[in-house]
Amino acid sequence: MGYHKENLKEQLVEIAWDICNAESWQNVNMRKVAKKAKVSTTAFYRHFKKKDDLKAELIRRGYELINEGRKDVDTFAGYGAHYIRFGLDYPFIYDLMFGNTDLDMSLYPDLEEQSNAAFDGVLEALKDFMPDSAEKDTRIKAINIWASVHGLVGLLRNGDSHVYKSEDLKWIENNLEEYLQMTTFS
Amino acid sequence: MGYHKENLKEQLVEIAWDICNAESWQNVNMRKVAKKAKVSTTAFYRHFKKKDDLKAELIRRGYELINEGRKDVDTFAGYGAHYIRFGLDYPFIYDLMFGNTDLDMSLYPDLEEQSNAAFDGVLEALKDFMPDSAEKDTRIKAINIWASVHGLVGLLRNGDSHVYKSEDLKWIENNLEEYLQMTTFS
DNA sequence: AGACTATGTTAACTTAGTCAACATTAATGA
DNA sequence: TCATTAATGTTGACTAAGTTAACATAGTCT
Repeated sequence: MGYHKENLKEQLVEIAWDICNAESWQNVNMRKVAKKAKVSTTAFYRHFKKKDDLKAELIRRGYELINEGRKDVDTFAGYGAHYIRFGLDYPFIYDLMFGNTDLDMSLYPDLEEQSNAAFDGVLEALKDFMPDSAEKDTRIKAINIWASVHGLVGLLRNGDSHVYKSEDLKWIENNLEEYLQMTTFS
Repeated sequence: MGYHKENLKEQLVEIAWDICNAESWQNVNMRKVAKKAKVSTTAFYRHFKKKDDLKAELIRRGYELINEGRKDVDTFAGYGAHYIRFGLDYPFIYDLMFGNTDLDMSLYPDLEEQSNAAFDGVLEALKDFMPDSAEKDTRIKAINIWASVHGLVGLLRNGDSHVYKSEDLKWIENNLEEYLQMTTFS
C-alpha cells in the first residue's frame, strides 16, 4: 500500500519540524521541505491547504510536547521550570508558538485544545499549592505566573541585548526552581 | 532645496509606521509604502540598505515612545501600567518589538540603546521602591517584573484563545496598578 | 564650468507561495 | 472483473515581494 511515499504528510511535518527547530520558521519553505522528502514542491498541497496549516501543526506539536512532559513533574516550581526549559530547548519552535503566529485560530481547534491544556496545567498546579486562597486570587496569580514564565524565556533567550546579561540570567537559568519560588511566593 | 521629495526617508518611515500600526508588519511592503509616498518602489534603497533597516527603525521609535512617556509617571506600578498600556495601544508595533524580530541587533546600536533604556527604567524605579533589598535581589525582581509585564501584554491581547477569558483579564486591564501591586509585592 | 555625490526611475532578477492541468495509483462497487 | 472514482503526485506557470543594476538628473563644491 502507499503511493510513491508512505505517509508523506507525516514526513513533511517532521522535516518541517526539524528545519524549524534547527533554523527557525523563516527557513522553512515548501521547496526545501519537498526536496528533503524527495517529492515535487506541490505535493504538499495534496495534504495541506496552505503553509499556515503546517505552521499550526508544528505549534500544536509543540504544545503536545510540553503537555506530555508535564506529567512527570510534581512540584509547582517544577511545572514552571518545565515550561521554561521547553523554551530553551526548542527555541525556534517556541518562537513560533509564542511569537506573532498570525494564525486564524478558529481554523485550528486541535491547536487551541492543546494550548488550553497547557494553560490549565498552571491553574491546576496552583490550586493544589494554595488551596485556601480565594478563587479569583488564584486565577490572577496563575495569570501572573504564566505571564512571567513566558516573559522570562524571552529574557533568557535575548538577555545579551539587555542590561541584565550573563550573570543574573545565568544564575536564574541554573536555579529555575529557586527563582520561581522567590518570585512566585515572595 | 530638496529633490523631488523633501525628506523622503522620514516620510517612508512614517508611512511604514502607520501601516504597521494599523495592520501589522506583515502588511508593510515596499511597493505599498512607495506608492503612498508617490515615489518609485526602489527609491527606498537610496535611504536604507534593506527592509530590515526599516523594521529596526520602527522598533526603535517604539522604544523611544515608551521611554518618553515614562517621564510623566512617578509610581512604580505606574511604570508597569505604562508599559502595558503601550502594548495595548500600539498592538502591532508591540508585536514587532517583542515578537521574533529576527534582526541582527549588532547592526542597530541606536535600537539597542533605546531598548536598554526601557529596561533600565524598571531597575531604577524598583531601586527607589525597595532601597534596602540586596542588590542582587533587586535585579532578580526587576527581571521578574519585566518578564511578567511583557507576558501579561501577550495574555491581554490573546486572552480569548486561552482559558482565562474576558472576566479576569478585563479586571486586570482596568486595574493595572492594583494588579501590579498584588503580584509584584505580594 | 567640470567633477563628484545624492537622489530617483526603469527594467529585470530572484525567491517563495500557490494553482491549474494533467498523470498515475489505489480503492470501490456493479 | 473491470470501469469509475478518489487520492496522490508531477510539470509548468503565475504572482507577490525584496532586491540589484544601469541609467538619469539634481544639487554641491572647487
